[in-house]
Amino acid sequence: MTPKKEEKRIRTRYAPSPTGPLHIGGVRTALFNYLFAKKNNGDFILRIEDTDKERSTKEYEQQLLKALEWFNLKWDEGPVLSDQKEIDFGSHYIGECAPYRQSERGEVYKKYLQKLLDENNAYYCFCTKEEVEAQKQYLMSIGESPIYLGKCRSLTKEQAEELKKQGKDCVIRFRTSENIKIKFNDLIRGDIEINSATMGDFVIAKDLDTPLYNFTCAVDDAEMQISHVIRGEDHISNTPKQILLLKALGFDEPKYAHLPLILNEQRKKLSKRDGKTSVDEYINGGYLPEASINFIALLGWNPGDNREIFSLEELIKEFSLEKIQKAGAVFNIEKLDWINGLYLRKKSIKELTNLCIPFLSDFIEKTSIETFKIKQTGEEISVEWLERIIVLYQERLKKLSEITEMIDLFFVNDLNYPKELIKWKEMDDSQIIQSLETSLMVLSQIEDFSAENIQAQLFKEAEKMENKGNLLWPLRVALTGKKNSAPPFQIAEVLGKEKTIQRIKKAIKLIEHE
RNA sequence: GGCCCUAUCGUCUAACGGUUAGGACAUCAGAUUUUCAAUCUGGUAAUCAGGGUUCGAUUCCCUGUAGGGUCACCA
Repeated sequence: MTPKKEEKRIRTRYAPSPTGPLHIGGVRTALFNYLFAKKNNGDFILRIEDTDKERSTKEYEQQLLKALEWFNLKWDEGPVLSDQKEIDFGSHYIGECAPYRQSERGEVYKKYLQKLLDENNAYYCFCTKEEVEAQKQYLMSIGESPIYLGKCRSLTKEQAEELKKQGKDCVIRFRTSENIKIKFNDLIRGDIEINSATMGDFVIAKDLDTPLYNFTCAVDDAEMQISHVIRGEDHISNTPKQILLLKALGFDEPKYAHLPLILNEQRKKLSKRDGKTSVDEYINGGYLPEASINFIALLGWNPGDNREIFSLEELIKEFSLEKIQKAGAVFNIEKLDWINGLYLRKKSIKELTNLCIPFLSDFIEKTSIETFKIKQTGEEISVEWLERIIVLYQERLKKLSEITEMIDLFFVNDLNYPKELIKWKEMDDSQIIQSLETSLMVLSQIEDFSAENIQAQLFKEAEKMENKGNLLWPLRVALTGKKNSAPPFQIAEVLGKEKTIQRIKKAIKLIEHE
């Protein structure tokens, strides 16, 4: 029996730093890592890169994990999200490479940092920030790569110890070999080659207890046995540094895939401060997670044919790195609105109603599992009644948040609308009053107050007129106070006979008193 | 400025040397409708420029141009 050589297990990671609200670019990076891992029966790891203690917060971390959860991107390893949807900030993790917060991995980094120092691959540098900055400015001014020139690289260990004893500030730099070519094969872009001369000796830690990004990232990718590093294009320039670090530490390098950036309207990299694209906007704005995921997947990836609508499962099935775009993609919300509307229309009315309820909190409050109270009128209403309203607006909805102003008319005592709105085309006041009186007469006589019957009865009258709108438009406005709405018959049915008549009378008064 | 990456309709993209350069969103027009939406039909709209290679370039190569990224004791 010859042991089959096992393919290396696919392991991807999303490694955000909790220093701001999660934005769309981060979600896409997470999504592609997730899809690639799942497609290959691999593991998707979530690692929190919170080495910057000043800028990282627990709040952002919590927000981040909750957002991933909302998008249904489940990680196989990483911090635990308990049933209460609260993050466990103790030392509870799933996975064998715990801890998954860099702030808790100090010992690991210290060990490797010491190794680099011992083997002379890293050294203490006592240059001041100002010195280094001035040097860079000078190099740039003469058209060269702004790098650290290596003033302290030949300091002996004894000299370094002596300076440290004197209390001089220092950092730890990696000793980059001069003038070597660092090559790597990017799964999306092909071969990329960078000369070490353009990098210089970069800082890897402030001190043994305070390692910095490139170092921690390289160490963790190795320690956590990440097979594929899939991240934004803005990390291309970090890649050769991390490769050098990995080599010096004796690790194999993972495969790299650098995603094109998601751009804002100005064609610039989406920034964490760009509030319009933060994930909160999605949740609060009434976008569905599955619609958002569908949309985000299409930003820089396509299935190779004309299909555009995909569930997460379908995306896993179809996903491949080869179909990823090389150029950046402008984030354009109109298409998301379209996709979201599509998903909204596919929802069952029960689901849709549940999704809408949070957006109606100004008007109604829950009184039991199945009932609500209208705040303004004090009336008790049932979920079924809400469903009857919402179904009228299902195909008009692009985002859940729009429901609020579409159906407020059902929850208020008085409608506020300008008199002019009632006027249909060339009608004058007396014609409007006549129109409304006709509606009033017809509706008062109706016993069976169903939309079908209301429509049938009203149409009998409407057809006598030169234009149905002469009857129906003033009625619509009287009932809704809006120029756009569901058909007035349906509105009347849900409103009920009494309120319907009341509203028509009010409209007549409005015209008369002007 | 150095280094790196990129370049097809307004936007997201398809066409792995040969197509009337396809689709979707948006937009415009029409149908339907009392309005809006939804739906259906149709239209406008793109290969950054210049050189090569080739019988033939959106596609390969070079140069230019434009855009982006990065050059932190941030990640």
